[in-house]
Amino acid sequence: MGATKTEIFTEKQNRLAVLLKAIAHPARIAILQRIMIVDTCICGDLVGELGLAQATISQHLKELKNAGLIQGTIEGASVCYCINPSAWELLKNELGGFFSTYKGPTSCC
Amino acid sequence: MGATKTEIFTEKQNRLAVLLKAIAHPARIAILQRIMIVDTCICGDLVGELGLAQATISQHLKELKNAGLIQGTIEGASVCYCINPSAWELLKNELGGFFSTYKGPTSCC
DNA sequence: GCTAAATATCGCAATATTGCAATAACCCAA
DNA sequence: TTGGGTTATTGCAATATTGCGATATTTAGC
Repeated sequence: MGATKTEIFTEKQNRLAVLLKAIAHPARIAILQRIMIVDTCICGDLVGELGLAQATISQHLKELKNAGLIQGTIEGASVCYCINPSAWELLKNELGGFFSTYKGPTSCC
Repeated sequence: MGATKTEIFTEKQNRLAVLLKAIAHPARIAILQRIMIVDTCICGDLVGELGLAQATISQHLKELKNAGLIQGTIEGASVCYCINPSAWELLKNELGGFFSTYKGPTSCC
């Protein structure tokens, strides 16, 4: 006990939960926003822009990469991170389906 | 150390992270889906349908309620839970804005 | 080779989350 | 008011997450 019981839920539910958990942190939200806005790829400029240590930023980037949401290509001494278009589209669509399941308020509440 | 440094980020980033964290668990995804599909409100039927203990379900419902995503009204001996329309709309819109910041793949990656 | 700069990884401490049994609180009916 | 059903809370153990200093690793340039 203490770990999520993934075996109880569907593949789809678990996958969506993993992707959402990757986004559900203000630092990772900020990182993703930065990557999206600066349409040319950025590297470790994040360390200067957010107020977090280099090791912490690197770990957040790793988690985003593990979730498949971003990809990094080595660019000389630094690494260039950017959005993974297919994963981004996938999450966007899954979320769209999830939210559109709700058909407005019902009578009882 | 060990706690999220919320003071570094904007109000908006923190709020979005809190809402996403509330959804980023397969059990809570399943609960929300159930509440949305059964358009008449359900109560503790969840305990029978998901394979989790009653205490665990109650706690997940509490977290969703704390995040403001659902609301519960007492209906005799049981409690009727349903989506909070305004919070749902708010999260949907914030997420829409977040995802639409991405303008497609760039040249470098 | 060596050095400097950029990232990644390791190891640790602090905190948060998950899940459940046990128990409490609550409501309705008889 | 007593009993049975429903939900909430408490207390605990197991695990996960967050953040950072220290240390590797990698690369470019010399």
